[in-house]
Amino acid sequence: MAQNRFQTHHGMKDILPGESEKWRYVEDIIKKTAREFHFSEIRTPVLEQTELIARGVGQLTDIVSKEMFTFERGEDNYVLRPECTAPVARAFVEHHLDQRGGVQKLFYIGPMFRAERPQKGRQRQFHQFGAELIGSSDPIADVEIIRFMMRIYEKIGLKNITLQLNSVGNPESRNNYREALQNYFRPHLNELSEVSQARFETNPMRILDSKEDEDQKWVADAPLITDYLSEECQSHYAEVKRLLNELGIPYTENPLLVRGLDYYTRTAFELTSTDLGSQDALGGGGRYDLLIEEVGGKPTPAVGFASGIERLMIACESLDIPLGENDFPDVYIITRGDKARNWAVKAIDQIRNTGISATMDYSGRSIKAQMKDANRQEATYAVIVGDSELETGLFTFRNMKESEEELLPFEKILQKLIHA
RNA sequence: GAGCCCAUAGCUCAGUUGGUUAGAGCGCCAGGUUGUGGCCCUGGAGGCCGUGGGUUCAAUUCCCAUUGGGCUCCCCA
Repeated sequence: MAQNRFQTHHGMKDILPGESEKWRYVEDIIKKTAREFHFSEIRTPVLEQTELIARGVGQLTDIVSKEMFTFERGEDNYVLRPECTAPVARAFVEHHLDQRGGVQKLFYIGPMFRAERPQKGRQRQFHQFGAELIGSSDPIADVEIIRFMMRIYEKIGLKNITLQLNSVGNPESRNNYREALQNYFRPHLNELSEVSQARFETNPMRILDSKEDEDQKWVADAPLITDYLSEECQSHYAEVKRLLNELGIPYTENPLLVRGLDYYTRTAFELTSTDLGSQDALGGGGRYDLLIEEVGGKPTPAVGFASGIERLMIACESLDIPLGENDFPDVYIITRGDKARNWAVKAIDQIRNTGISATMDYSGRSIKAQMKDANRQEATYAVIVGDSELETGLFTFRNMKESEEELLPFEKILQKLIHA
């Protein structure tokens, strides 16, 4: 197209009418479900201090090491948030939410930013909803988070989803495991992929979720975290599974599930779908008992999840699951002449004040053109106003679907609309 | 960071042994119906054929580069 046209940045999309209705529908379900689970909304800024994300998410993660949008201004470092758990943890500490007593149950919806190569199911600005339950180490909290997440997908009507579950243990369990992994991989070190070799020292657990073929044969027989969990971690994990069983929430244990963020402890889970293509994760989460302390708070256990809205929509689309309905006006007011337009400008408010949606022509076009417009917008009713209507006080009230119309006083029309 | 594919009207796409005014369907606007939509008919607007360069008498068509888009690997939402 023309060369100097402005356009969105790479990997960022406009959500236009036709699409935006779906977003509203999905967001309504999320907010409604949050009320049912009694989670309160938290809205944090899109910009955070770079150091918060680096510390919270972890220096060695892909997100921090290569995917952050950052910039400086004066003395300050800014980053477009790549995820929302660290920001929520920051807000929790900054505003002393622990002083409000009990646990904090928070949910959020909003844009996140990662500087990756866009592809199907991956954009540079994407949208997540998620929840954090801060202040409890009880397995019930883990399960509460999982079922909150699952309940939303259930309401949307999404099938073909799998909940994968694992426990990555506490630091003690993980240190033991880390050692065992290094001992296991050390003899094969130069047979591993380049990435895995790099991770051998820094984070050997990440070797486990490598998809490189040369790694797979060694990963297959690697020691499992499950065998290195401390007693407390084991019983915590067992209780999470017991509760899920009791609630009839199906899951698949995956001892190789590690997740790419550093803050997870104990419970880790991921929700995948076969209807997504190569980016198959709908959402994921887990327990992060050390994060609050890491960002400057008192030691506080917490658990949460995050889900991608775009991916949810892609999965729904490939399953032909409708996401809400189009937004049609109830009434379209058609006018002829300046007096009629003047009348309509006032009358339309009376209609709207009853909660009925109403629109009209804004460019003084012919009745025919206005009818076409009403039809195109799929208005349920049309009210036609001209000089004769203004004189008699009887207005043409047309049912667009039935193609029937009658002459009625405006009050009567209002009544009909309200009871339609 | 690496690989593959694509680029003509608002949308979906035709369009070569390179040839003069670049097409269709849908959509949009208007008329047929001077106060009435959906069907039908007629007309109209809308493209420097992504950009730059090269080959040629001649390039939307061939070559190169570049930009943008899509998909894939890695990893994640």
